Amino acid sequence: MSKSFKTRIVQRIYRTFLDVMVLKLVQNEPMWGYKIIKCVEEQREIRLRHSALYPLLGKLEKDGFLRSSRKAKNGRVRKIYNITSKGIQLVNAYNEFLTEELKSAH
Amino acid sequence: MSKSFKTRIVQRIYRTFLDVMVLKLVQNEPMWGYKIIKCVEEQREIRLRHSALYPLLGKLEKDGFLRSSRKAKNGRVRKIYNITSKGIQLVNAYNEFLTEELKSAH
DNA sequence: TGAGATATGTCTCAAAAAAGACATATTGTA
DNA sequence: TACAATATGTCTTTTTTGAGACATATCTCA
Repeated sequence: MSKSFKTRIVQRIYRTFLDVMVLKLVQNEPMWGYKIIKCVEEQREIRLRHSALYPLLGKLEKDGFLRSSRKAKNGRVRKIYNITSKGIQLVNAYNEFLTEELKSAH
Repeated sequence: MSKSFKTRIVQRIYRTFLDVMVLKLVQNEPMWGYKIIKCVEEQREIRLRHSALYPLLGKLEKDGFLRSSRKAKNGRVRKIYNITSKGIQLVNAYNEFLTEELKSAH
C-alpha cells in the first residue's frame, strides 16, 4: 500500500514550511531544539534531522522571528526559544493564506 | 518596502506545490500549458517558466493526475488538459490538510 | 562502567530543483 | 515582411536542499 496523498502533503509542507511549523510549535509553547524534534517526529510521521533544525533555529533568531535564552535544567543546558512579534506576523500570514486558499476552493 | 510575508508564502507554495496549483486550475476549467502560465502570472505575482511547466504537465499525465487531448484552434494546436479522479483526490487531500491546519491554529 | 538518551552544533557530498538557453512552428499585426 | 504573441518541447548549468557524517558534552539507568 502506497502512502496516502495526505501523508505526502504533510511531508512536503514540513519540508518547505519547516520555519512556519517551528514557529507555530514555539508559539504554542516555548521550546528547545531537541524537544521540537521529538514533538514533530511524534505528532507527524516525519523524520526531522537536527542538522536541518539547528541551523534553521539560528537563522530564525538572526532574522528576528525567534528569541532564545539558555536555561540549565538538571545540569543540561537548553536553549529555549520564544516567538517574537515578527514571528507571529509570519504565522498569521501563513494562516491567512490557508484561509484564502480554502475559500477559493469551492 | 520589502515583500509582504503573505506574498512570499504564496511564492513558496507555488514553488513546492505547483502540481496541486495546476490541478486546481485545470479542475476549475480545462486548459493548455500556455494559458496556465498566463493565468498564474496574471493572478499571482509569480514567474512561471514554461521549462518548469511542460515537463510537470507530462509527469502529471504519466502519473494519471491529468489527461490530455490535442485540439486545433485557428490552426494552432493546443494540448488541453483535464483533471482525472486521481487528480481530484490529490486536490482534496491538499484541501483537507489545509482545513486541519487551520483548525489546530487556535 | 558502558550504553542509550538528552542536548547542540558544523561540514561535506550528493541529489533535486530552478534558471535560462536551445529549438521549432504558426498566427496576427504594424 | 519583420516582429510580437501563441504554443510546445528539451537540455545544460547553476543553485539550493537534504542526507549523513563529524564533533562534543552531560545525564540516567542497568
